[in-house]
Amino acid sequence: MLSIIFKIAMQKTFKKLPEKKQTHILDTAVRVFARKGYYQANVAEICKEAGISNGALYKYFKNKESLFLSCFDYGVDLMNREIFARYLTASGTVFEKIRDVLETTSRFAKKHSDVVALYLELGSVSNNRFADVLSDKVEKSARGFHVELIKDARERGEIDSDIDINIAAYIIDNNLMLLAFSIISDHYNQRFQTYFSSTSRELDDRKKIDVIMASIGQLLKP
Amino acid sequence: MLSIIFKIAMQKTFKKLPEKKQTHILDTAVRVFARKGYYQANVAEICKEAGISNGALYKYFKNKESLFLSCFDYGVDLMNREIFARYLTASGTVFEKIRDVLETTSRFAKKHSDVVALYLELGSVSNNRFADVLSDKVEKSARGFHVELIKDARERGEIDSDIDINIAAYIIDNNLMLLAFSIISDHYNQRFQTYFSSTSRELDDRKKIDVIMASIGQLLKP
Amino acid sequence: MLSIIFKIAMQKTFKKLPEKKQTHILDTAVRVFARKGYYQANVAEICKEAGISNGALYKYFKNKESLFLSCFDYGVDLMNREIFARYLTASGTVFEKIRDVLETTSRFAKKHSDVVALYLELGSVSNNRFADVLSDKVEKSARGFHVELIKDARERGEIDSDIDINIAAYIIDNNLMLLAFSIISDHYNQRFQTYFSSTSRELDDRKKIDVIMASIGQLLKP
Amino acid sequence: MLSIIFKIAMQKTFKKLPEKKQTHILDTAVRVFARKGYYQANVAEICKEAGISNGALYKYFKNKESLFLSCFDYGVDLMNREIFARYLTASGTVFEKIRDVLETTSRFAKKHSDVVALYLELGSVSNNRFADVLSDKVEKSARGFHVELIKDARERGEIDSDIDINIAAYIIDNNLMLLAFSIISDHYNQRFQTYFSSTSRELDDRKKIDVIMASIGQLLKP
DNA sequence: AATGAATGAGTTTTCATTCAT
DNA sequence: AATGAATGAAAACTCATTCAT
Repeated sequence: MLSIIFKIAMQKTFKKLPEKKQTHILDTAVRVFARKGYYQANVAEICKEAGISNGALYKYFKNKESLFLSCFDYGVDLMNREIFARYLTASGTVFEKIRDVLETTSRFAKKHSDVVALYLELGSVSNNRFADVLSDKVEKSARGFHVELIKDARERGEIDSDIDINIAAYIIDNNLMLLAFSIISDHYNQRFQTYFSSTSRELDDRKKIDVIMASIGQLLKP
Repeated sequence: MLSIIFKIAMQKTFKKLPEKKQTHILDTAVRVFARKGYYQANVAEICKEAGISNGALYKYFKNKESLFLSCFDYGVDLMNREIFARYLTASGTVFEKIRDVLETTSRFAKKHSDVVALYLELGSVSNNRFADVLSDKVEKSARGFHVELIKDARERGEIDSDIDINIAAYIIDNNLMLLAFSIISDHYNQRFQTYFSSTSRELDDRKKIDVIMASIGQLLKP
Repeated sequence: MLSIIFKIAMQKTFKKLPEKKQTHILDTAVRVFARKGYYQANVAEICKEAGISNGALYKYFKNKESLFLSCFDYGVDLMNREIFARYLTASGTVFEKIRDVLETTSRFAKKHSDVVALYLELGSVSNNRFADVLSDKVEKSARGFHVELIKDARERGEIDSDIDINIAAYIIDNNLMLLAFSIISDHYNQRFQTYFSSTSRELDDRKKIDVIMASIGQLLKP
Repeated sequence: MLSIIFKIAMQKTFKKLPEKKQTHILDTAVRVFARKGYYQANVAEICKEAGISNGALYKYFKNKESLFLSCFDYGVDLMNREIFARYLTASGTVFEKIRDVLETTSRFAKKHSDVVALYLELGSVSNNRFADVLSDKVEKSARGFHVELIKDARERGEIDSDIDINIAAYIIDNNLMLLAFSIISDHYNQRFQTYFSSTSRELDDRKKIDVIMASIGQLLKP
């Protein structure tokens, strides 16, 4: 189901398109925005790659900003569907579930690096203007999932019963986020390497997850 | 002492300027880059705000990129001087020291929001080209300080002796970074609020630090 | 038919324009390039004189260089059509034919002084970068015509049968070229005057051609 | 002895400099002008290469144009000294003398390619403004030498007595000029190759001279 | 509904020349 | 006399958006 922002940002004409064409256009736009950043992304390039005319795009979206908002919204829906859905299906202890979600995140960040890049882009000060509309939606959704997980685990006695649920949720989310960032951004990857690749060998995603699990374990273990 | 990048990125003519003028130009540039992001920042605007001619800027720096590198480097030096210097002077237990550094970070992020914004900017995918030159420098320096702190605390038995030093250092740095981000970026602030402001009241910096200390305490306590 | 370079240098959008508009734009550009030389010619000025926007020009041609290449190519096609076509239609002895071509060249250089100026421009060392693409095309075409003429004349016994065909062709071309240059370039005109205007009276084109014919006659006569 | 233009174009301050410094500055400027053409040549670059300050140059010469005029004049004096001086010393038949001058020209064009490039530059339409002052001087001087040679040869019966002296002189000069051009300009070299290098092998300077001598022989032989 | 050509303000960078020291 | 920093007007090129067809 499409969210409110999404509905506002795009024009009726867009919603009338065959869903396949809608998805194709959004995928393309997400890709270009991710690769170049909001300001460097070129509307004409998006149109060309999407196989539509410049004029058409401006029938579908009010302007570049609307298109970006729609892309973002589209990406967040995807993230929710692909990552947090694991919380509902994953089985085992809380640690096994977290590892599962981390692995899913890692796969997602590889497959949909563009979506993650968009999310990363949102944090920059020059995009403060977007935060008001977008951040809340993303974070509330994620928080809900984490909190549920922790509560459940605490009831089952898998984790320290003194732990503050919000803190635990926040820490898990931080790790999820920084893992995803480290997969798509050279800077966040470098940062990871600086702390953990003692030799010159590159830390692969598996190792990153091990490190994260160790730190979460340290935190939550009873 | 100015770092290597700094020396390379700026021209001799710049280094010959009175230090006050140098600082003024860099401050201005940092501010504009922070406000607009690298690509959106306008060289002419920087010149105007700094009170120098366009031509002059290009005598001081090879091009926009060099100016940016210099700004970044300038900012990192400032951060190191103002934040990490606290590690050397702060006294008390490891927890008191960390709180001190967090408070310093908070003050720094308010006073030099532009510098932090620049650092945040560095993480975005569209700035991957800068990561190679810049990330290493920043992170290695920070890591050094954290590691020293942890080692010292472990020797004194203030923290769990089983703890992995790198993990501890990484977690402290994450918290420092996200605290600073939450002060300058609407998105990262929102994210903090989502997790911790149960009511509609805004979480102030003091509360943010309390939360962070709680999570670090949980992690390190013996 | 448009030549290869021409096709490469201009964009599809240009070729779709009404032929009249194409010609108008190229004529204008040729004129400005001729007047100012490649580097001194101003893209904005060309646009203004041609009555199109700056943006439009960059839709038609990749950049200034492409525009120049197209202009050059356009000029060469014109030269071939207007000058060398005479070889095919002109009748009489070889000398009559050559005089005819010289006269045509003279008229062409007056009417299309810009095209000749472009050709002259090509020789300068600062335009060496263009020589590789352009020179071959122009010269091969001209040489073909000259050689055909000489061969034909030799068969008919109009000229010395010992004469080297390439030398004869080269000399004819030199004279054609220097005649054209002398019409558009103050320097090459002055040069002509220095050698032939005994009095202070200016040598007119007719006299220049007489002089050239005398020297060619001396060379080819059996 | 310095010519009139030279004296006008340069300031008194320049003439007071040690001759070695004067020569050094002019050599440098000639080199840069030759490499880049008048408009692309960069005054600051000339100063840097010459080891003088920007300010100094503007004490020595009124402006860029004055500097160029002085360079040109300096170059022509060099050409006269090095090339036409051979007419006075060379011995043998007229053909031997001409070959000697061609060889000298070839060597000169290699050693002082910059001077020749300047001369070539003078012909372009965009430099018409210079022709008035400069062309006359160069051509008159050269013509004098050629005419003397022909007259002498005619008296000795080495060449056809019917030949027009001016035509002969002009043709010799054309060949000299085009040989020099073909050595420094890709376009004029290509032109030579088109006519004479039947195979893909490049025509070397020796061969070029042979070709020229053949054509001159054809023309002058009794 | 869809197209895609056209716009023109805005961007980075260069450079001849001046002038305070 | 000499320096070299400073100027600021160009210049090439880009791009979000519009609009006639």
